[in-house]
Amino acid sequence: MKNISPKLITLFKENYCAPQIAKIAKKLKEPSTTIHYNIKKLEKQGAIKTYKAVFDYKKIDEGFCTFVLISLSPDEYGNPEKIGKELAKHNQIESIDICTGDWELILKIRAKDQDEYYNLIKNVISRKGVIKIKSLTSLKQIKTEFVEL
Amino acid sequence: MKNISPKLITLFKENYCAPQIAKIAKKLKEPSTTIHYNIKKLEKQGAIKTYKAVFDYKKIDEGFCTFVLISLSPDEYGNPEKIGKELAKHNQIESIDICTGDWELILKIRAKDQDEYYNLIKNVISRKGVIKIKSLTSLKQIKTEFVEL
DNA sequence: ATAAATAACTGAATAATATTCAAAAAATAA
DNA sequence: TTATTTTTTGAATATTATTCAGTTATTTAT
Repeated sequence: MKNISPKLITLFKENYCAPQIAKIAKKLKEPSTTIHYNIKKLEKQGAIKTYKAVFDYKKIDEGFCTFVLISLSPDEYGNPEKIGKELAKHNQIESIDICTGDWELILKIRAKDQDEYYNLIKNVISRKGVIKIKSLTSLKQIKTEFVEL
Repeated sequence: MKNISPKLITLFKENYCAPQIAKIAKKLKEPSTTIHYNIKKLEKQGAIKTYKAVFDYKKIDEGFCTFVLISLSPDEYGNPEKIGKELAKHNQIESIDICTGDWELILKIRAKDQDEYYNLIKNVISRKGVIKIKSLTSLKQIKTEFVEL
């Protein structure tokens, strides 16, 4: 057994998908070459970043989902991007936003379980510059990435 | 001019994409039929929900991104799913989670600008059962949907 | 208003890719 | 061990994406 599924999941998280031009052409009742032309235009403009898969995360061992609100210390306050970009490297972090309001950073994290989540908080999130953390664990996901579950 | 782009964006937000089997086969150095088989298995299991595009949202007139934290009144408290599912209908709402902690619901919203966002809050989010709302506007998105921007 | 230049659209031909099928190999259950 | 199910795979076929060249539409410049 080659156990290809985990590799596929890794690839599909951000890539290795493509538009279905023929299906779109049928749906919109336009020539497929016209659809092709318009899609390429969106890609060249950078409006489309990539094509990817959306998962039922419970079924791929990423069922523990949490929002993490972070306050930064005054010395890191002016440079949240640096911390954000370092955190972005971790593949358990779905999204990172620099925000207004009571917290400078909002993360959405997908871990296997509470243990994995705890390790991430301990080893990655809690670091120099992070002075306050508030966690909101998702009990049920109704919609993700514009997709209803 | 047929103005096909907005239609493409709508379709790509949740659908009309497909895996690139040949590319994956090359990358993983496996026969494409084996890749095909394994992908179909993930789809049948429901592990893969769909294939979609990820956008540079500023470039598709959805540059105003906000997290909305919602508290529910005691009478709606026991049934956040009902409200959540109604909200899910709106295509400006990227994600909806039912959470533990100080807020029962967390929404991620993508609107064109502050005006459109305000109308959404006024007409859709503020409703019977919602007693407290806290908004955190994203100033900069470092990572979305597992994709670094 | 007209001409020139650019952008958008499209059919036909080709290249690339996904899918089906049947057979073999591997893993699992009895 | 044997039987059953799952996974892998090559060859053939069906489907789809891409290229290209010509047309039409739109925008810009005169």
